[in-house]
Amino acid sequence: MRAPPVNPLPLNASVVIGLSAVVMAMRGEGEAAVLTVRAGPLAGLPSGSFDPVGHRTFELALRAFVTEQTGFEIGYVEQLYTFGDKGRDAPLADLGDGAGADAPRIVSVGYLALTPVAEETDRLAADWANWTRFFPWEDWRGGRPAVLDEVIAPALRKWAAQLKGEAAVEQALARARLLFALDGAPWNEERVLDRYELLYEAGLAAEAERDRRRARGLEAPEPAGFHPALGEPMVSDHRRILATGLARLRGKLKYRPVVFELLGAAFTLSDLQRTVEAITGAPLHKQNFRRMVERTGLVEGLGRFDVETGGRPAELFRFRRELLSTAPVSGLSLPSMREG
Amino acid sequence: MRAPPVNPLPLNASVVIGLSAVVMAMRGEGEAAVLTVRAGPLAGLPSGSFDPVGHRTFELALRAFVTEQTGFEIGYVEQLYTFGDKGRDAPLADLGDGAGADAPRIVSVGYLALTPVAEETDRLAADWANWTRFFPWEDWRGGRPAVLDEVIAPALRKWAAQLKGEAAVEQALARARLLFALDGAPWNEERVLDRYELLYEAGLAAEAERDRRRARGLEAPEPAGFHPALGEPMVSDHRRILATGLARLRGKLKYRPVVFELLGAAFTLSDLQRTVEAITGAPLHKQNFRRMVERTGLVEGLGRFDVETGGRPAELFRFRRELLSTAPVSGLSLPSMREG
DNA sequence: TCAAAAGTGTTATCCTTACACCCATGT
DNA sequence: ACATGGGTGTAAGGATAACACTTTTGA
Repeated sequence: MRAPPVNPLPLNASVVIGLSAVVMAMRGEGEAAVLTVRAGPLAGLPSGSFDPVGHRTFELALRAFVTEQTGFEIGYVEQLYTFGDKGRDAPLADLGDGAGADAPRIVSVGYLALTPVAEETDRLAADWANWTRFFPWEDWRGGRPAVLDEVIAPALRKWAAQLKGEAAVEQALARARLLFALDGAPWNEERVLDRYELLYEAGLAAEAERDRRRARGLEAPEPAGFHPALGEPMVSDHRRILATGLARLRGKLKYRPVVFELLGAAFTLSDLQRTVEAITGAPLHKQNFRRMVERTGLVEGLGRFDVETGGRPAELFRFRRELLSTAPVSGLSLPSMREG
Repeated sequence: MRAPPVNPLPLNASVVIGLSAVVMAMRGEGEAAVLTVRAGPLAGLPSGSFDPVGHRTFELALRAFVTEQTGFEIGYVEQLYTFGDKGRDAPLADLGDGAGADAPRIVSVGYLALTPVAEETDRLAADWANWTRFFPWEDWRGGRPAVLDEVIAPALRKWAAQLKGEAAVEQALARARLLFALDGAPWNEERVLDRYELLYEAGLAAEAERDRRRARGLEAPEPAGFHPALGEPMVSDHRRILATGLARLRGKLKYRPVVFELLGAAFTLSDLQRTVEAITGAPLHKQNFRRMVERTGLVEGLGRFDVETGGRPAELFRFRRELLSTAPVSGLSLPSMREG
């Protein structure tokens, strides 16, 4: 009795593991930027393929890729998700075209990395890009984005209407309402991936058309033009990985003290608040935010002050990193706001 | 300018993707069981290797493996984590020995599946096993488990003491205290994986010795004997995947209504509470639990009663599944308890 | 009648949200 | 003086955790 009876090994078919990193950092006042590498007309994430002989772990391989391609050393890293579905694995140019029958199957493992402050890089092909370029509808800091009602809602309704079957239409509309906060539904900032996937399914993400053509074996260059309200497309499935990273980060903020990985050794409470706002895309209530930070006990005043603020000098704080190995720590519960 | 400059494809080396499922269901009164397949002396999870040509998605492949090996159709499924580190990928017997230089590199993708009620199966090799067999220290329903202080704490302290370097010793002790709630530290039920990994690192998980021997190219049968306080070992890295699944489920309970995937169409509030307790391994305060469930509005009384309770008949409830597509829903915040 | 399990009422305490207000700096 | 951003006080409302208590069944 020798189970499990694993099915025969597919020795002739090959699998390639693609590793990609969403590297986040703050740039300037309240801008969260992601590290990108230029690939032809589009941006992509730092990435590479795992070498089953040379690489000991995924994480070590990934760190090497990021440093090679961008010149940065990353600190905090966590795995996001492994995508294995056919048709979305649009391979990079170097790997040959996906249409061929003996082309390797590409499995894509995404990672999230956080580093304090986005320094400029000397690599010509590497650059920091505000994530709002890729997901304009995710930024509610200036109130509900107009693109939601002006572009996305009508386009989704049109797509839903042409589906076959009453039930399918209703289900699609319900999904759109829930995810994109239409008809008074509340916004859930964590569902970044679900929103992007709905747009992809509806053919509103520029990558969808490219993948459809490639699946049919047609010539399909990376999309060049795109509707700005629907965000800038990325190489391969990198925008999906970026969406996964942003979603994870937005969720994790609330139960683990990860924001501090994006801040330097000393920061003001406003810096902290701007960072959280840049990630969640939502404005926070200043006074209550400060009280909440105080209650957590995660930060400690340094008695030094930042005079560059334009108003009253702000006290500088530091993250009490020693708590991580001493006590169980949760993140920042976010005081919401009805009015600006 | 054609970046990213992905490093050369390792065409001669091969990668095999192993898919494994942690299938959870309730059995009897307050017992959460995981679906296992017997593999020699040890239990393993239903699993198989992904066929890059034949399988369209990971999830479809996984569902097929579970049905083939156990006869069950699973419903709710979510991906857990992808493990790629060398040395932990102890291959199954069928796949040849891992010591050979040209053996395929095994990457392990874990999944979590939930089904209502664990029916018996007719497959000889498939069986339901209470998860407490594998992680006895995770069950606090009867109070703090004695094994923690009697076996685990001394063993971890002994291991820590022989590490080289004052700092390493202190760090190991701090980790042990935090994870296993020693010296008055609070218990965090979600850190199932971290606890198992610490035990593995300290050589206290039976799988550790097996993997060390295999890494040295030695003969290493699956462990047969083991210390009951340290849990029953599993085939390959399956206990690590099970730990990941339990951790994910314990966390997810609190922010998504997933418990109901483990319950039938009609259940009493006590059934619901026993299910949550069986997963989290912690006793809950009855009255406050009921109030909390009521507040969420996730369930609806059916006006029917269960007379089999042994006391006053309990009202039957159903999960208002329709909420999932109508409104944003969160899970059950768990009212803790100091005293039994 | 009693044990067992279901289910209700009440209260102190803490957290959340919101409001109004004062403080220290540069121009 | 006043604009700008930093920082405090206070109070209503809701959630949490704990207490004691009543109700309905089977043995």
